[in-house]
Amino acid sequence: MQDSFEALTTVSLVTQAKDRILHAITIGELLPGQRLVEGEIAGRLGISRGPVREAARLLEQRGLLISLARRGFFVRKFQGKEIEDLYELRECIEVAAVRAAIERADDAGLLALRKQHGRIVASAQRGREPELIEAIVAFHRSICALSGNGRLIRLFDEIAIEVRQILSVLGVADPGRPVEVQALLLEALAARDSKRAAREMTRIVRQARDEVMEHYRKRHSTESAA
Amino acid sequence: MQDSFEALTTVSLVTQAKDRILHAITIGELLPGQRLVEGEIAGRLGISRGPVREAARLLEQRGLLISLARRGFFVRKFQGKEIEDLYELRECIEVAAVRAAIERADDAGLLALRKQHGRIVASAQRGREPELIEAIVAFHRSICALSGNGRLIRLFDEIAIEVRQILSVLGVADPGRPVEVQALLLEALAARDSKRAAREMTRIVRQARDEVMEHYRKRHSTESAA
DNA sequence: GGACTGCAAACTGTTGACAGTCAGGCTGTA
DNA sequence: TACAGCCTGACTGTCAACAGTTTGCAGTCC
Repeated sequence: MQDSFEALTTVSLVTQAKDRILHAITIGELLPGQRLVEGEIAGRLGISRGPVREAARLLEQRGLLISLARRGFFVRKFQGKEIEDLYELRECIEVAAVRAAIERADDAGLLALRKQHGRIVASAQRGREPELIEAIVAFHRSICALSGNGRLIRLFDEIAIEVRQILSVLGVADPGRPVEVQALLLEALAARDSKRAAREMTRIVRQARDEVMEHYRKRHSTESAA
Repeated sequence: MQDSFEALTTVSLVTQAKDRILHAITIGELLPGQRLVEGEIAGRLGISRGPVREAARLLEQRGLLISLARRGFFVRKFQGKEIEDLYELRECIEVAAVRAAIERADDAGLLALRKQHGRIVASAQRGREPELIEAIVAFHRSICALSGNGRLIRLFDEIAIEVRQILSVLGVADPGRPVEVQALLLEALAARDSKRAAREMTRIVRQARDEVMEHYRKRHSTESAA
């Protein structure tokens, strides 16, 4: 049932530019350290530099770009320490989210998680990596959403973008053996066992971190040798 | 020892404009719901609208401003739920920080906290409210800093700005009886008792939240009556 | 008197232009 | 050949202007 007169929307050029740049960063088309030439991007998008600059400023505040005076915007490079910090933050957010979810979510919400998990399993079986990653992210995001705390969700989304960027740059295809470990988390959630769920979540995030860090170290050692 | 030739810095107009707007929001000069007229601010700062817009975008990403299409930027209004969400986030950040600090910080770092706490006590005795709030924020920030996680610090800073804004708008002068409760936290930190410190931190944040929420409800009931 | 239309001022979204800065190649010199 | 200085093209930071939209107000009709 479409409302013939539902509100018109126009997406501002700033928003569109932001989404495009974000996408390019997420999929690794723009690599860490790479310079963003305002004029070139504006030209490719068919707009002027103003909106591009504003979009870049948004991403600067998110920490995805850094701006060097009179030299413009660059895609942020991350070092091992920053990846670890990010995962520590993620752990603290997601553990809080899972606790809150157990405390506040209704059964329907928890049931919906089962569906999400099914999608993870299906993607894993089909062996389609990008789909798998998206399914995992969606699963974790749903947990945050069940916390009912909009702030946690927003923060999770920011973190997820950075995680995806890191995975794509490092070429990590399979972050953790998710099917089994997330099944344990799911069980704890269904049982509304807060302590166990928190423990499982901690384990998941740390395992993901360790795996990513291993990739990072491997990559880093070969690069510094080259 | 000043280096005669330390690097020159020029603060971009964007940064300066951002700081000014931020300050105005923090001290409550710009009130929630108020519109930001680009031209007016640009005129007062003696610059053009471009940098003002970029500064506003930065603050939009932080959640302090919201932009409505073709209507410009407005200072965000917060509702009770959002305040509670914010404090829940703050709790989860600061508890993680205090745990990490105990795990990683050296004795010198923990000792420095004692000094910070002294400043809180002094401010409280002198009865200077804004100074007291700043001292408390500084104390909590130091704990985040001791976690060694840059991510947590950045996030704390963002949260602190919003907390200050809320306190100033609601006219909350004395968030918690800080001298005593923070002394307990300090003790637990000195003893490197992670569990106790986490418990005390939780208590502090929740108490602050409850107090702020009470102010909010009082304010809200009188306003809706008026 | 109340609701609706039409108008004018104010403001945003976007653009194009200009001045100043940066980076790299080139030239001349020792 | 090595190096210092110059020069040029490219790019950023900032501004002023224009088109289109919103908002408040005056006028008009029922």
